[in-house]
Amino acid sequence: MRTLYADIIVDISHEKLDKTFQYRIPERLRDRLEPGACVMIPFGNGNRLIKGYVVSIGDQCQFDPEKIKEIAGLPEKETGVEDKMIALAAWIRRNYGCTMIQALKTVLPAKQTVKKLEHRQLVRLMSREEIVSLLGECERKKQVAKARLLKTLSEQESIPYEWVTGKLGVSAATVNSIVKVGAAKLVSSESYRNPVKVQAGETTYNTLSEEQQYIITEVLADFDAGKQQTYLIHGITGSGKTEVYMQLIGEMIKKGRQAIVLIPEIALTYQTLLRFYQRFGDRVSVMNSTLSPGEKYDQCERAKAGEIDVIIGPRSALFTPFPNLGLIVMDEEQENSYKSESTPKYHARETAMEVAKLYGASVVLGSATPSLEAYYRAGKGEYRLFHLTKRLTGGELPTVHTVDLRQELQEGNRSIFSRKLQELMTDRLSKGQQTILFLNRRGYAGFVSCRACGEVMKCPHCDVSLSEHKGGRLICHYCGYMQPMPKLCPKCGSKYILGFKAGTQQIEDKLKELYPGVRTLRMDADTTRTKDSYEKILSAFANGEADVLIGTQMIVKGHDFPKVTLVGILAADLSLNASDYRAGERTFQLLTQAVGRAGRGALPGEAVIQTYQPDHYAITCAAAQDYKSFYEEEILYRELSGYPPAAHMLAVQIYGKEEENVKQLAQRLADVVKSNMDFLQILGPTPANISKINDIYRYVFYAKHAEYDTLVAVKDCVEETLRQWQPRQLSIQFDFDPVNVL
DNA sequence: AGCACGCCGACT
DNA sequence: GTCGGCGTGCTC
Repeated sequence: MRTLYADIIVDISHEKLDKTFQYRIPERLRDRLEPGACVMIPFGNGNRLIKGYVVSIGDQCQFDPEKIKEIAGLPEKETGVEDKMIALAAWIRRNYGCTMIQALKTVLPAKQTVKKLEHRQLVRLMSREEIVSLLGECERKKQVAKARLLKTLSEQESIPYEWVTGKLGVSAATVNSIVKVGAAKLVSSESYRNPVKVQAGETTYNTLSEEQQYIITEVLADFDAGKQQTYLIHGITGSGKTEVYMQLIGEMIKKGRQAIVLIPEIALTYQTLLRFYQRFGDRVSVMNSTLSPGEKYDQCERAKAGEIDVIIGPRSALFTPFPNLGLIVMDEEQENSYKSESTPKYHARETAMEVAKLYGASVVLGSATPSLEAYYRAGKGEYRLFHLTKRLTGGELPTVHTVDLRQELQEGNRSIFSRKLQELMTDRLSKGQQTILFLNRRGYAGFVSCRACGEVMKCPHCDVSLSEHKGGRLICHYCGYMQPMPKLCPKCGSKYILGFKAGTQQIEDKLKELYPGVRTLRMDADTTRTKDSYEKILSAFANGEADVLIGTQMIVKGHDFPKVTLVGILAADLSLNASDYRAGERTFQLLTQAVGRAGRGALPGEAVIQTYQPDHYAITCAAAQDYKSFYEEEILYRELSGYPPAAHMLAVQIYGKEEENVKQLAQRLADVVKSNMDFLQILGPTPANISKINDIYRYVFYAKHAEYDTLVAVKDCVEETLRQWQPRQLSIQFDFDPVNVL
């Protein structure tokens, strides 16, 4: 039998040790170790025993065999939070396909970025006089480093550790000698920074509706009976989901458990935060992408130390190391940002369920327009479904008018605003009420094409169209490539080369032509470049500083504008034409949300949906605000064509610099999978949707099957094949139930 | 992070 | 020569 070796990551938080070390696996542990296992290993010159995690196992010895040591054994007892996170990393590795290191890094965040914060301090123990006398002694002995340190210590009570090693240039050895003498001690800093400062205001306990109360009672009853499961709350906008979350969280805290609240990246608004702060005070903390790594680390430490009970954040907040987690809330469950876009491409919904399983916690999903996945699972009894059907704020749902743009054109209206929309806008402007214009377009903003031959300007490094920016420059949004706007078409030489303009800028211009003096605000990727411009625009609009807000996707999320009584959706089917099986679902969700923006206050609202396909079910159902009918149509299509959630899909992406190599490897891998599992449906391989980024070619093939675990087996098969072939200069990524597919 | 090794000034 | 502090670099 051949000797096995394990790659182990050492459990010490330091940059220098952020790599793996290889150890021999002793006979007696042979069958008991797998990636993710925690082991004790002899480390360093003194062979002191430290904790490490197995990252991978193999029979190749990649190090001087003389020097390789043997794993000492397993740790005494499983220790707390850390082990749960390691188990989670192992689960992520298995189910989403990545290396153990990648999994560990997603799960144990900010481990190597400790250096920035005042983590440890050197605190003086003796009086100033004693220090000074010690200092004199050192000077006599010419102990310069020690003297430098003592001098500083005589001047101030404590020194941050980075000062000691950085500015003062004193090594750890010297610090230790001072500690040994008893002149000072090392103390871990206890002051954490709290990213948001709000005083807990008056606690307003809203009275709950019957529907709300029912959910809370049921979830808690299940929890107390030891039944921790997943719940889906389907609640229309304004039906009080947040209040349900808060009540549940409050009850969990009373039981000594903690809660994680997941929100889509973009929806982390000050308004939402404020509600939580007012309710739970400084027991709440926020995790978000604008926090520095140091601040993120602080949040984890605070959670571990039991100083907070609730954390609010995007999908990565799932990995907050609470000692006794009881509840995970996932608001706007259908949002795409819950799926990670980098390896491991995990989905927060499934991962939340796994986290909950590890802790014995409950999961509550909430949405006004649940994802097909969630509703499907609820239908199969995997989730328990609740409904919130009554709007608490403001009364009626808005009246919706659907306008057929083909007919509009036939009858001679060439404007981007239909006559109905113009009529209603004129009315709102005269009444001083506000309007939102929603442009439903994704991605392909402002591409430039030749009117004569149809050539589209593309990035020479990536397979995407360049977009036109101010000052006549063309920019690639993937790699940052930039070129001036060509004067002549590079293909046919025609001078009729123009940007295809359907951006918010154009709409604003047209609107100002139609209504001179109208006050407008624009919100899209261009106007929200800077950190808080998003908040600024929204609050300016909420304060009535403009009559019309024009924007893309981002304006339909979660903000309440009581004075908005009209929503215009300019081209509802733009997103319907995306060549993606989720196009219908996405369109329905966006339209439903957009329509829901109208009439949130006391005044009734109206919405106009302009479309070329007024009969498409995504549009008719959104107009009727009828989720159930939409779901039934859509799930039928998914079942017929074998798309998620009716079946599962795995995208295997192959990357490399040489197109031919990439293509061949993709083909060979697909063939291996096909011959090993002939019952599988394999699509491709084909060049990926965007077939080239930064001169790296990408090919992809898809495997489809009803059972998720079968696809995990496909992944394992591909990984195993790669281990045998060892292809150079090529890399592979897995994407389970991908969000963007052709 | 912690430990040894080797350099360099000071002192018997 | 030897002793001891102090920085440097390595840890499978």
